[in-house]
Amino acid sequence: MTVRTRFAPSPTGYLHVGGARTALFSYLFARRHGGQFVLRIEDTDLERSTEESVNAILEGMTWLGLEYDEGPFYQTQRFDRYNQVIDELLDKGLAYRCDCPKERLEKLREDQMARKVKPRYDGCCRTRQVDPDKPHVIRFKNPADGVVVVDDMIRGRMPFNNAELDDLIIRRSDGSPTYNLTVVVDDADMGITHVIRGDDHINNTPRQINILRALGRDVPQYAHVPMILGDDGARLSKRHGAVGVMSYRDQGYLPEALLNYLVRLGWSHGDQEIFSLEEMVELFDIGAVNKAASAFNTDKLDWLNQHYLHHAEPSRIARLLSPHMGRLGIDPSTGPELAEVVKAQAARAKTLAELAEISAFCYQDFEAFDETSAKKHLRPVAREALERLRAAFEMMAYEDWNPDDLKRVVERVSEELEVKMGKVAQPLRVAIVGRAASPGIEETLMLVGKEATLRRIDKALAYIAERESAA
RNA sequence: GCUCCCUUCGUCUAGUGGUUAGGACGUCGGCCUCUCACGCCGGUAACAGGGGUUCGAAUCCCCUAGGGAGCGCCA
Repeated sequence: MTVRTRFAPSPTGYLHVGGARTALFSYLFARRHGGQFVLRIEDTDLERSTEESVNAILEGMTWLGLEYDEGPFYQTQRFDRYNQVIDELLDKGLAYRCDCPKERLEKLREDQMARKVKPRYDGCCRTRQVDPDKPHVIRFKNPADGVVVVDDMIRGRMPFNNAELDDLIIRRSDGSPTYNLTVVVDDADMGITHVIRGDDHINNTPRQINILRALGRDVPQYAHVPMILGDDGARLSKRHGAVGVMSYRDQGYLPEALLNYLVRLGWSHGDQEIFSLEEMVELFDIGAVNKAASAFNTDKLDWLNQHYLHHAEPSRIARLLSPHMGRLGIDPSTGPELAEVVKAQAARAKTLAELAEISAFCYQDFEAFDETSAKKHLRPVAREALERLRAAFEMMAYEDWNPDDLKRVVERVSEELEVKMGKVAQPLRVAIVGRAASPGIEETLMLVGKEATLRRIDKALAYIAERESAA
């Protein structure tokens, strides 16, 4: 039997990290076992489902690179099938019509709460003959006694007493099918062998198994993965900032970093932290997934993102960096090759956005010197060094503007002045970058270029002169 | 309220009866060094609590506490 898994989001918002991880686990499980991964859009809630959400989910899946073999299937296109199944259940006496008014249900619920018992439908209409032409819903006739066992790949055996379960509605009064019916029909029809989903569905599972049995269909294997919490340990929500997968892209995270972060949330393989998608496919084991919820930790995501930024192909990072440069009003074609900038800077940034910020100096003059850096390095004692550097740089031909020669110039000046490299390189760095942090001084000079270097040294010299006269 | 699920450093986790309870992020200290990063080395820090079972429990059982989910004509 070929393994078939599915990811079945409801399009009522963007693809959030919790959903993305569930999708990843489903994807990995299918790939691991040489099976197929299906995408199904559960859009039966006509009120809340939107096309934008569908697109956002599709976009998120594509960005993450979670390719599905079939779908997207839309439940709204399968209403005939659901109705066929419901009618079948009705004919076989496994479901029944119910016209209990809302008021009665509410009162029932209140009474039960008052009596401290679990609120549930009392099966009032099971034995009544409800007029099919009057408004009504269809309820599934859940077995009254016995035990349903959910054998979960992550949690093990979870027995539920049927007595705890009530007769749930499978068709609304407007004729539309409900969730618990549609998942079951779809999973069965689509040949889903392993249902991997959030653990908020645990309580639905026994009911779904009962429907499956009533239908005479195979019960899939289940795996309920724990939730993802926010940094503060509370349930992930809008107030935790970015929860939508696409907002991570916008902030400059790499999909492989997010995927790597997500796979380690709840799952591990010994002490290994870095996993390529290929390795995940090879090593993933759904049975090894943790049972407890885990908190989303942006610091660790940042670390992974920096790692991937650092080790990825510079040309690819350059391509991804380009729009972030654009946001800063920079056209990368007006300066050094972006890939060269990436090579020099990638280890220094946690995100593409940060990479763009710290690289802006390669393309445009900065507004002002960073105050602390200037105070520390652009002092009168540095004037001599900057003047010598300027003179030396000015004399260099454009063809000689290379790392080795540039480094030699800086070294020579420090030797002439009999001071340490730092006394020369730091003022120079602040002069041409605007602040005290940048790649190696010769690399930095390469990126800035001769013209801007001279221009900015002049600016630094003017700054020092101003300080001197003010003193 | 009822049913179900969960509980190892701040965070992600390893651990399946015998370990100095390991790794990673963060944090702190150091090395490297022209700066910042990267990298490397080292420190800090955990078995929720209480009972059992056992020669021996993070590991097995029970209780308590805490957290979460579900109890919809939402999915």
